[in-house]
Amino acid sequence: MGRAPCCDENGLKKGPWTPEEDLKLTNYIQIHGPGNWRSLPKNAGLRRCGKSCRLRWTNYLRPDIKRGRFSLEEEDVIIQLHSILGNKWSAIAARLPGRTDNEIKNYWNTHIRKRLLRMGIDPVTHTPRLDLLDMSSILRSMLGNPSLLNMQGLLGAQVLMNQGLLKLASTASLLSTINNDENPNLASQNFVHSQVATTPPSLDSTQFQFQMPTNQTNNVEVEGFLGTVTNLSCSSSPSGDDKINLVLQQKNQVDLLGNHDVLVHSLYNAKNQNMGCDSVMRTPVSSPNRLNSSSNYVKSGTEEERESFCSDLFEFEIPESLDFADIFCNVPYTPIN
DNA sequence: AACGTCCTCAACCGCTGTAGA
DNA sequence: ATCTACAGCGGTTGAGGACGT
Repeated sequence: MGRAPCCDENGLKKGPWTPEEDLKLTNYIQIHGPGNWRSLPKNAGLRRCGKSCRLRWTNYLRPDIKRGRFSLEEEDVIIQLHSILGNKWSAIAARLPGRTDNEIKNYWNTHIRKRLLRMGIDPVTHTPRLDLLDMSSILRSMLGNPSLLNMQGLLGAQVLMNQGLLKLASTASLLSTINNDENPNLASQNFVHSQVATTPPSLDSTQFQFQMPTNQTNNVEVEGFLGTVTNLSCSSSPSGDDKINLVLQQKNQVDLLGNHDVLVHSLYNAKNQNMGCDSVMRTPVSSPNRLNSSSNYVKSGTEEERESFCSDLFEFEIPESLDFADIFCNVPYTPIN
């Protein structure tokens, strides 16, 4: 006998709940408590299926539900937990008192996901999008100072490394380029070192796993990045709960999105210091509210400001004279040993 | 004011996991 | 071991409000 759909009975109402229905449901649950959803609507005098009643209660009528906009704090937690748990909305909701999985899911899909996309961050992997970032950084590195980046090594590494590391490497190379183009004394290179090196190994070990033979681990030749590669590849892999706890504990120190934001911050500072990356960034500098001075995060007063800044960041121009075929087709592949 | 488009979010749908018979 | 009922989960939908023309 197959399972009968819970809502196919005649006369059962669907759609938005009326205040009267809410009242009936609330009154019934206050007296009898939640549960036994199958029989609840009949006993409560509701022409709804049990599933609809349960959803209405858990997502809307429950007294401990917190309504209203998500705070920045909550938003941070959602992003960090999502980077670990993925679309496990109920698990995320369990760590956000007063918020329902449905609410978090909606907020993710309508706000956070879009913002991450505009920032050039893949909302699934929580890493910079290769299609937006890597090309700009690689090209910039090559155009600005071809000797800076060992392209042959990088292309060789691309075969061996997963995308996440390559993205970080390209980001590092971009910063190195900015740094070396006009002001080699500034500390962006070290900054990248410290930021990557201090990334908690707990965040998501899968993002940093190499697919390379063990004897090649130390030979990713991206200037300013070499030293930290080994650290990441050797990181331990805590259990899921340990990861969550670690991330929450370290929330105010360094987090995954924070790293992206810090990178953005660094790029923004570099821009303000006339470090010669105009073709990479056309970020307007007039807004006094671009960065919160007390935070590493690019979290200015309004969502719009945050989004516009981050979307501007990845605008770049490709010189017409650049011949992609020449660059990418004539580089012989040599495995790194 | 009227219309069209976009955005938000409550609610639904379909599936999975699990307990109990 | 199998079947059934039920709760819960994640994905999707669509009504209605906001906004732009």
